[in-house]
Amino acid sequence: MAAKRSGAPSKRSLRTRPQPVLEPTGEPPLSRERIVATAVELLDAQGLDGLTMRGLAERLGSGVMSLYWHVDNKEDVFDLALDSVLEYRGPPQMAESQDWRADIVHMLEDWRASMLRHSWSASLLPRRALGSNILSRLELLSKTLSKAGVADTDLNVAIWSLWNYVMGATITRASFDLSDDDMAAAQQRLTGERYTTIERSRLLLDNDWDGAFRKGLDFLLDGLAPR
Amino acid sequence: MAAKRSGAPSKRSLRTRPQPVLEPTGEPPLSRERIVATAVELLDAQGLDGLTMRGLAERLGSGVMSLYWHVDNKEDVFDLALDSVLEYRGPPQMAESQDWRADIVHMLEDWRASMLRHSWSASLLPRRALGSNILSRLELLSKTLSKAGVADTDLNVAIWSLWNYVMGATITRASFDLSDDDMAAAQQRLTGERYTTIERSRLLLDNDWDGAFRKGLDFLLDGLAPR
DNA sequence: ACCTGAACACCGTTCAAGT
DNA sequence: ACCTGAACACCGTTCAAGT
Repeated sequence: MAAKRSGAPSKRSLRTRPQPVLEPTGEPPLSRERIVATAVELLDAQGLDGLTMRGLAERLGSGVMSLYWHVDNKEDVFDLALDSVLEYRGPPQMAESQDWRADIVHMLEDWRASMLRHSWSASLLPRRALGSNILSRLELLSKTLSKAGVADTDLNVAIWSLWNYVMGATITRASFDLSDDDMAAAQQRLTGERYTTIERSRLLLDNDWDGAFRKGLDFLLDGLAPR
Repeated sequence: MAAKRSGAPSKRSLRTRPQPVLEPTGEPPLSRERIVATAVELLDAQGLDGLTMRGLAERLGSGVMSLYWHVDNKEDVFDLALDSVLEYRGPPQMAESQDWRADIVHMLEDWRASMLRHSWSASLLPRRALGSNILSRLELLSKTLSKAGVADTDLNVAIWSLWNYVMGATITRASFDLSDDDMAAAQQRLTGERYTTIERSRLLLDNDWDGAFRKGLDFLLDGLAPR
């Protein structure tokens, strides 16, 4: 699945070389790491559309085209920023755990929380190649589901179901979150006879996102691996 | 939830007026409807990034700025194109149905199919205001879940869980679908010792998307409304 | 090995004007 | 009521060049 980025090596040599003398007063030299870190800052502050190569260069105190020596193009910046945000340290004492279900819930809530910390990341993830950090998360999820008793033949379906649920929930939350006022306005517009049921249940005003995520996840896990 | 677009009336008068004489040989006059229909064509052909106001105008045989009399801005075009693609006619004989679960599956599969017919639409939906067609779908879903025995207190959680699942599945499918070759390449890269489990289960090569969607949906429905 | 500015081919939208 | 072109303030990236 996915993988828009080929494995082709970048122009940059992969070997390290003797550091040139640092000027202690000026900006540190450009590097892939600095570019990625700054891109994440910019994305956090301005959103997906707010990241421009020109803006990024300005923030780094360099010329625009200098970036292109460290990075293939803007898509490359997106890929690197995305993967950098998806690192996972794992649950406290994974190895000895016996409560597989709690482990799974922990993993998925951490995954969701990581993406919500960077609201642009969720909607980017399905569009890009799967980086190593997200693959590690899927690998761990897979191992844990297996231990939890999900049959091998159901494993891929289980993983993709959880993926779908987490991604849908997180993309939605990160997108809708932008304006509570608008949610109220939308709920307002439901008044009348066309949307009686969802008006009565106050569907668009229900803003316990964390609780709803957890409850829906429990329902799904009940279906996947009945206790 | 959502609603970036205010209810403010557009510049365009809402009343109809006597038709000017049509030139049978030339293009029909510009109209909101023509603009939206052409935008959908363009989006289908070129994707989200492929829609430009200039390209749209050219395809309509008009000047770029002529569009702005019928439409507020580019975001408006997205909103209108999105809603136009989400119409729902309803299941064959909804009124007399007794099989609520089958009705729900039908509704959600139709929703997904509508979005997959226009691969740009799924990723756009969570980012935009909820239009009348998607609200109608949610209203019908809500009514049906109620009849299926979902408690009122669980109703919103059930709706959002299904929303999350459908949106996650459809966005993912529409995005990953772009290249089967790349999926194979990604699976290839799993070789080694880091991703043993998902490599063995061939997670990234499992391309029975329709079947996986249906199976996962069944699991979720089992959790939501046990038979 | 690393960085740069000029230039190209694009964008969405404002504005003042035409019919 | 409807349409228009010129202009503005942007984009990402190629290229040929600098150190």
